[in-house]
Amino acid sequence: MTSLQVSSQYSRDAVAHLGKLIRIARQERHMTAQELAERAGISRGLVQRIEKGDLKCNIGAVFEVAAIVGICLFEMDEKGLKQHSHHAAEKLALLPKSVRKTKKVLDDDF
Amino acid sequence: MTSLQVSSQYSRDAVAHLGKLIRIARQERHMTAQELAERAGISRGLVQRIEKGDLKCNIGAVFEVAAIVGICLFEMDEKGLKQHSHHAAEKLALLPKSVRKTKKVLDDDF
DNA sequence: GTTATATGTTCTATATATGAACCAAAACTA
DNA sequence: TAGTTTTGGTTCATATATAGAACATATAAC
Repeated sequence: MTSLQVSSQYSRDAVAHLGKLIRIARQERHMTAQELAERAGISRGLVQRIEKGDLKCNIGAVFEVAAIVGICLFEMDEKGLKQHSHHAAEKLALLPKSVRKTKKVLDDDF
Repeated sequence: MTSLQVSSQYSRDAVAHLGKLIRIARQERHMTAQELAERAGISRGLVQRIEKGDLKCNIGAVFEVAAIVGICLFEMDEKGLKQHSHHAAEKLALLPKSVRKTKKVLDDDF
């Protein structure tokens, strides 16, 4: 086990960036970390780790905190999110249920 | 303990939506869940939970998987992410270091 | 049709994320 | 200045997320 947990620079930057946005939004709303934690139903320590950009936080807590301070993920409101999600489901329905390799091991080497 | 883990409808929808996007992007790239898992350095089971919209997945894994299949969080490239993050840092520097309640316990009751 | 592969779904062991209770330093207020 | 509050950084106990395997089902290729 002992997962290596290698992560790309991009995803690390993205998580760190989201953390900074959350902290800024929280400060702008004059909310303490404790208040935000209580509203999200999590501990203050977790809020701190989220704002610091800790990769090992559960995404539910991160998104919840972000939503509370007014950060719209996907830049969509709730209704638009549902609609777009429905569209995604339709798109998914058109795709093959499972991915299959062409099985032709080497046919692009000519 | 036993965290209630109450989450808003919005954040649940957002996570579920992101999961669908990941699955669609993966299928479109003809990538199996196993391949995606190996590239992200996680297990296939975790990939499935991410695609299903499980709130209890660590955000590092989710963002890493999303990045691999080409989903740009915040709709920014890596460079723009760094820049915007830097801008966020500047904005943060201007804000007060700590949030303080007005301390007037009840002055809005007249 | 058959075969091979991907996905879905359980289960268990274990690494670890989380909450709680600290303390210390920073920062805001009077 | 002192006094209050927020924040940051520990440590520790424990709930739990994760990996891994094993199996069944579904699906695509042949």
